[in-house]
Amino acid sequence: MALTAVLLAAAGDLTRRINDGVEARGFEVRPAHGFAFTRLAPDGATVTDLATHLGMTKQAASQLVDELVRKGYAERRPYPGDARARLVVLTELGWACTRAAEEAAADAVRAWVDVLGEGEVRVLRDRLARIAPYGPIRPAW
Amino acid sequence: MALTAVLLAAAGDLTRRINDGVEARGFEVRPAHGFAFTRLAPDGATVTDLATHLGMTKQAASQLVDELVRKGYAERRPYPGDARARLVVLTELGWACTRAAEEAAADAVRAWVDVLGEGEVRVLRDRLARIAPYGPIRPAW
DNA sequence: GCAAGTGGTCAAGCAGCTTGACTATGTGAC
DNA sequence: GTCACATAGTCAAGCTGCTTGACCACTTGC
Repeated sequence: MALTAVLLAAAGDLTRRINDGVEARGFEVRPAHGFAFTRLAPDGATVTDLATHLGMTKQAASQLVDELVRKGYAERRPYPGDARARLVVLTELGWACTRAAEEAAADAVRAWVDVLGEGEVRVLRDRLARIAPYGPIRPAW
Repeated sequence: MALTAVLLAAAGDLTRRINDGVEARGFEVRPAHGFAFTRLAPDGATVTDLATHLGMTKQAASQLVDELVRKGYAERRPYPGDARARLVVLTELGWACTRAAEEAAADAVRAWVDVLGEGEVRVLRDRLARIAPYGPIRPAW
């Protein structure tokens, strides 16, 4: 199996595992939401920030925020110092979902550690970090 | 940056590079088509095979085949021994597109070799192969 | 203080997928 | 044989998540 094939297979499997794990913990989200959460998590973000991060139009990002708000994961707040903008921040439920995603991701990594051992996994992480782009993480196909 | 994040970033980047490379060589395809091509490449496949491989309904797979046929990448042939089924095979243009994708993938791997060195890349491939699932490669989010 | 730029939303359209219904062909029990 | 059932594929309608285009509110720079 070629390098590119195993990389895509591993990434696809990881995405599925995380998504399944989050759903199993009782949250209704799509994988694309996960990428949004990683941007919202620290201190919130504007819709335009989110759109750039996800590589989509700001209209699409706005719709995605609508959905997150409707499901109770995020809320819109006024942006201090700019009355045009709004700061989208995670709610407590949103944070809970983020933690669930981190747990699911940790489960997946644990499965790899069982196969490769901790040292190998650390080496894997290091190698991947050196070939991965610096930019935003976004859905790619 | 976490292991999961760099893996997803690397996979996303790879997908984009391959797709860009294929388009730069004059083919009009979407990443999802690439996964179809990998299934059609050896000896062709039925629509149902393709649907299973891509993790979608056979109706969707049939529509995808329609598009590939319309663009000249594939064609439907009778399936020997079963008049219900049809064998979808790549045309010469489809094979050319497959070769273009392989070239683009090779370019991406070459970039990694420049950073990590050939030995490290081989090790990376080996580690990933041990954690990647055996099943079909398919779009995952 | 006005023109241009930016943040955000509304509206309409489209692409790619879904579910449901259907035809044609193959399979197996009797 | 034949008749019920399973399977390959398509047609049709609908939904979802994205797009483009238009617009308003606010900010910025001259």
